[in-house]
Amino acid sequence: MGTGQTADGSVRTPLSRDRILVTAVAMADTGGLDSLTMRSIGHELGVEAMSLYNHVRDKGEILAGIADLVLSEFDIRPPARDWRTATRESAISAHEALLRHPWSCELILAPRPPRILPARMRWIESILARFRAAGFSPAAASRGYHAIDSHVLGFTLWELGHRLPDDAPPDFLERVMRETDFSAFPYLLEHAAVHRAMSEEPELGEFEFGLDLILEGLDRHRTSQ
Amino acid sequence: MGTGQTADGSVRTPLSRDRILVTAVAMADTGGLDSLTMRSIGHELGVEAMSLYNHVRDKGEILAGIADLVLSEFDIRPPARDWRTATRESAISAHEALLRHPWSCELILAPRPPRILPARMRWIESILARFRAAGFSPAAASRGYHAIDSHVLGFTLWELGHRLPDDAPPDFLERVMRETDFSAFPYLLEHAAVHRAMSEEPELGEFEFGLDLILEGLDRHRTSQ
DNA sequence: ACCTGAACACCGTTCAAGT
DNA sequence: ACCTGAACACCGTTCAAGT
Repeated sequence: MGTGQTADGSVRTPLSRDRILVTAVAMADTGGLDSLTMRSIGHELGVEAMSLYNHVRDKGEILAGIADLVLSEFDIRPPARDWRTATRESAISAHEALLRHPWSCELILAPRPPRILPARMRWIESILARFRAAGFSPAAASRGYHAIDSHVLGFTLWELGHRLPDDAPPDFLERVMRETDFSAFPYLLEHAAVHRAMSEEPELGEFEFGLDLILEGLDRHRTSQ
Repeated sequence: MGTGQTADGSVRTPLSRDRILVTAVAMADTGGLDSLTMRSIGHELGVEAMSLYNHVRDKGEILAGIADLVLSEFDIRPPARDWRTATRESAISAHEALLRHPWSCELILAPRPPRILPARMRWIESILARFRAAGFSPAAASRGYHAIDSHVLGFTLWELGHRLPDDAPPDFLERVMRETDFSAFPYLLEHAAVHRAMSEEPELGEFEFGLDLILEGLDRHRTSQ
């Protein structure tokens, strides 16, 4: 250690902002945001926590950086048939990227402190540009962006909150269903049954359902100022 | 201290789970979630941090408790004209409650670890019951609940993320606009102009706009299974 | 220029000891 | 039964010291 070599004698790859961020993304993917500490990131890189401060200002910059990495996975240039198809495909690619990194929605939606993320700007610009090119007024394009962006980020976070954690025991759901008193909640019980039935024969995703409601609505309101 | 009296000699109100939660809500309202530490909550109550553990299992129970307090502010029994009006009013009351406690969306949407909140069950049940009473199939009611609930929580969190923090300097927005290079983002610049124009003559809220898109969509899909 | 040991001011939580 | 002092195992971060 401190000799430029790792314990096994191999030459150590020099630390860099990029290596820190890529490592942090991988760690968050497997262990969640809580597993990211300056010490644990350093350890993963074979380095002490304090070395990280030579490449990033503070932990907040790492969190902003990995959020931006996920945002840069959004497909902002889908085959640009009509605006509706293009927007739909773009939103779906964003949804998939967010699901690949389940910790990222929270970071993008509730950044502390707020930061301007370059990949986020490019994504928003692409949505606005598509609406404007399709003839939407500036105000209509703005509302369209709000609706699409909030659905992509908000619905995905909502969806993830209803997922079972990866480390949940296999009988977790059954136990909750058995231990919860549903006598005052008949429709909640029915709702659970719907979910069980759906998981056997998966149909149109819920994300797409909401997305299509928005797209239909935007199409209908497109002309009316 | 430790004598059952506060420093000024007045008799101290005994600690209780309720007092802890109500105090924590007030603290989060003024200082945000980050201002909630076991020590700071204890201090606010004139007690040491360790005393809290006589009334709650851990900090997670406090966070779940204050989230449930906010959820219990949702109006689940609005005047029940038709389903669409009732759902709309109920969603708007939920939106307002979440805005009163800007820290709460995050807690409800991304709970760590996930917990079953009683007030959340009551709220979901009320949505489902209303859809079913209006003739929605179980599957359609489930999808309706997903769309409404994810919009209420997801959009509000999204909206709050675009709000300026209360402690932002008055020229914050101007400085960001001046320092950011918009040359590659013409439509983002136009979007900012739309926002400026809108803040002068406020119109229909963005939350209601998305809500109405969903309600219209649900109405249209109501019959189709 | 980059990395580190030691230290600081915090966290949540436990537990034996007090009343 | 309820509260507390002291302690433990953590955090993020700073800084002088090393190479």
